[in-house]
Amino acid sequence: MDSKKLALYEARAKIFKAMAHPSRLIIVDELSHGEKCVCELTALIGADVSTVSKHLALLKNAGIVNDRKHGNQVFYTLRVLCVLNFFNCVETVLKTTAKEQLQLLKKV
Amino acid sequence: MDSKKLALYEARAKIFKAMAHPSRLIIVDELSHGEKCVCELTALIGADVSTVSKHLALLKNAGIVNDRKHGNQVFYTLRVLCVLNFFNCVETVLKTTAKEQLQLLKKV
DNA sequence: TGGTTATTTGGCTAAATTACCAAATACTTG
DNA sequence: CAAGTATTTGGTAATTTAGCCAAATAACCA
Repeated sequence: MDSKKLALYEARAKIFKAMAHPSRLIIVDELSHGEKCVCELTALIGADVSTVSKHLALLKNAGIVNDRKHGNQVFYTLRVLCVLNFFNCVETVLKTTAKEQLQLLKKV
Repeated sequence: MDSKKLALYEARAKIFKAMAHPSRLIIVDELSHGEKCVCELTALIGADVSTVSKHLALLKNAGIVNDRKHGNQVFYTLRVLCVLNFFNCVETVLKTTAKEQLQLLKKV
């Protein structure tokens, strides 16, 4: 594994890392319905504004969202829509596990 | 955000977390070519066997890989193939960022 | 300008993650 | 059974992440 390839995997991992938190997944999900300001997302998540702001900064740094300042407020949008496809597969993983556990229980 | 919904987002986040490490992405990528034993994956990654074993345990716990013991060795396979689709979108994010930076440089 | 609202940043603490080594386990083979 | 190989598990130290509060910025409005 040369360092060039490793760097590529690190860049990829950074994007997964950005998605790897419940609050940030809630944000991505919410932004799929359109642009939202920090205040709306904060209300939805129910954490401190500063915490939500840091989650947003992280998503932005990973290239997943864009921000736009309008007067007092900052509005965030999804920058790359395909991240929404992630959810389908994640659901598949969860369902596969659930089915497997059901099978195990049937054998009891 | 009720606790039921939050639990779902946490379950999803767990899967992203499992993918959020370069070594684990290398593993997933390698397993797309078929079953591999711990020793092969360890050689590929170049970390301590115990470290790789823990990465594999984490992937298994997230429901992304399966393991199968054969004699002395343990072979791992992808359990849910759609995780490979993740890579396409991750590439899109990286390319979008690269293009944007190119645009910024052109303006200089 | 002075006060108010929205957002970000800095600082700190607690919790989670990662890596390695050493030891335990499991299986094979002589 | 003893020795050897493959893998997992336990323990520990270093690093990263997450959350909150307080303070700094930025933009609005009276």
